[in-house]
Formats: sequence, structure tokens, C-alpha cells
Amino acid sequence: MYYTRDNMAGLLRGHDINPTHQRIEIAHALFSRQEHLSADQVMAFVNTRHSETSKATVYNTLKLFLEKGLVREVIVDPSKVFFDPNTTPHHHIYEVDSGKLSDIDAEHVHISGLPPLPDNMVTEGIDLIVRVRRKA
Amino acid sequence: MYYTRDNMAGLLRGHDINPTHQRIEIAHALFSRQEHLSADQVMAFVNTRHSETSKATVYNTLKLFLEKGLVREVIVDPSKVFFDPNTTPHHHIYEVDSGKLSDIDAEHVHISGLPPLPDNMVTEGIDLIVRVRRKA
DNA sequence: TCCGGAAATTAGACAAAGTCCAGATTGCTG
DNA sequence: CAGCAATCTGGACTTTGTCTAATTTCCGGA
Repeated sequence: MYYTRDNMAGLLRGHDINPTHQRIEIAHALFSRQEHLSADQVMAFVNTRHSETSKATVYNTLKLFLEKGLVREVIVDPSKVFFDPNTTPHHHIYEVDSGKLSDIDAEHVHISGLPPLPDNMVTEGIDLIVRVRRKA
Repeated sequence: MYYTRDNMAGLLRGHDINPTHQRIEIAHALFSRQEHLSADQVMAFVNTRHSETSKATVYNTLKLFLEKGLVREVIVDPSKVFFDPNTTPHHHIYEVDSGKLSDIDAEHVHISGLPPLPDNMVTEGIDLIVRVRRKA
């Protein structure tokens, strides 16, 4: 299953997103790499070839993708947000020194003993982050 | 067990921190409230009475407290870091709309099935964040 | 008490991430 | 082709946090 630019239009439509030129480029940047990218990185990738996409559009589009459930937000670095094209249930390992972020499949991870929520609340998601450091 | 300004000096010394006037105020702001505060909030609290403490000092001091293990950092809000005077093992519930943050005692929570780490890595901490939203 | 140095604090300039807005472009649809 | 809504854009702006060089505070010894 490859993520070519051509596939992107369908992917976007499937998530109720009007596939414009810029949106396809941004989706392609994320999905073809299958990596966690910051808005800055997305902008850099999208603008390497030749086409120019503005900062505002990158931010707007990432927010749109988020709302439509196409990508996920990963908040581990105090200075920037990462966007994750993997929306299947999974957790993260964050290497503190380098900022490297990798996935842990949620399938084998089990979390028990969480207290019940108040009636008027719903869980939006559970983020589990294992912060690791290189041994001294 | 109360957290008065007088107790703060001992608390700081116990963590190898030279108890200066400003540090005592900042520690007091956090510990007397037992709440998660952002740097901004700390600064506001510390400067309400009359004494002035600069932004640089607030940031420097919070970083120092962090290094010395007096407080913990909580990264849940994409726009700012919270500082947590509770350093016992615990997790967090984050109410997305309001930004309200509360604790989950780690005692009854059990996490299993995490994959082993590479040899040259050590876990620095495991953050578990339950993101919740008010029911529509 | 006075001196000197180390530690701590400060104001304010700066940097980086993200937001906002008003105007320009695009792409339908009739 | 005209009109309209959706999208995109540059650039000004905001916020959080960092940095630096100068000042202040603290303390031990003569």
C-alpha cells in the first residue's frame, strides 16, 4: 500500500476534505513518510520541490486534518506539536535528548485501574508516553 | 502538613537548593496551592503581593526546581508547560476544552505489555494522560 | 567593619511557534 | 462570462520561553 500523490485525493475525500493542490502536497508529505512531523517540517518538505505553500495554509490544513481525523496530534515536546499520520491506537516513545519519536503498537499494551470519569465527561483519547534517555 | 513560607526554606535545602527570597516565593506559590501552574501563573501569583520577581528568575527557578526533582513538568497543552508540585507517581486527566488538569493516583493503575527498550536507553518516566471532553 | 568574589537576580532584547486578517486566487455553477 | 463560495496568501501580531550583560545580594576572611 503506497501513498502516492494520486492516492491522496481519494484519502482526503474519504475524510470529507476537499482535495486541493496544497492539501494533497501536505497529506503526501506526512503519509509518504509515515513519520511524526512538526508544522515546520511539513512546510519545509512541501516547499522543497518548487510549489510554494504559505505558513498559514500549512497550519490551517493541519488543523483541518486533525478535525477530520486524518492525522493525530502528539504533544511531547514542550516547544512544538507533532502530527502523526498513524491514527490506529498506539503509544509513543520519546527520546528526550534527540527529540526522536517512535511508535508503540497499542495491541499488546494493557492499561487497567483507571478511575471512572464523571458522568458528563467522555474520553477523547489516552496518551501514553515513555520518556527515555541515552544511558550516561 | 502545611506549606507555609517558613517551611519552604527547609524543603528547598532538602533538595540541595539555596533558599533565596524569590525561590521561597515561587516554591510557596506552587506548594501552598498543590496545583498545576504555568510559568505565567506562577509569575502572576508571586507578584500579586508586592515583591517583584522577574520573568527570567521565574523561568530559571522553575528549571532549577525541575532539575533538583522538586517539581515535575506536565506537557499536555500544546502552548504551555505546567509545573506540578506533586512528585509522587501519578498520572493526569486533561480536560481539553477548559485546560483543567487533575491527578490520577498511580497506585491502582497498572500498565503492562510495554516493549523492552534498547540496551543503551533508560526510562526517564512514563506519562499517561487521559484526555477528556464535556459531553455534547 | 570592610573587601572581594561567587551566586543570584534583573530588564529588556531576542527567537520560535502559532494565530489572525484583509485581500487575492481559484474553481464552480448557472 | 459573471457571481459566489471556498481557499490561499503575506505579513503583522501574540505568546511562551531564552539569552545576555549589567547589577545586586550574600558571605567568608582580614
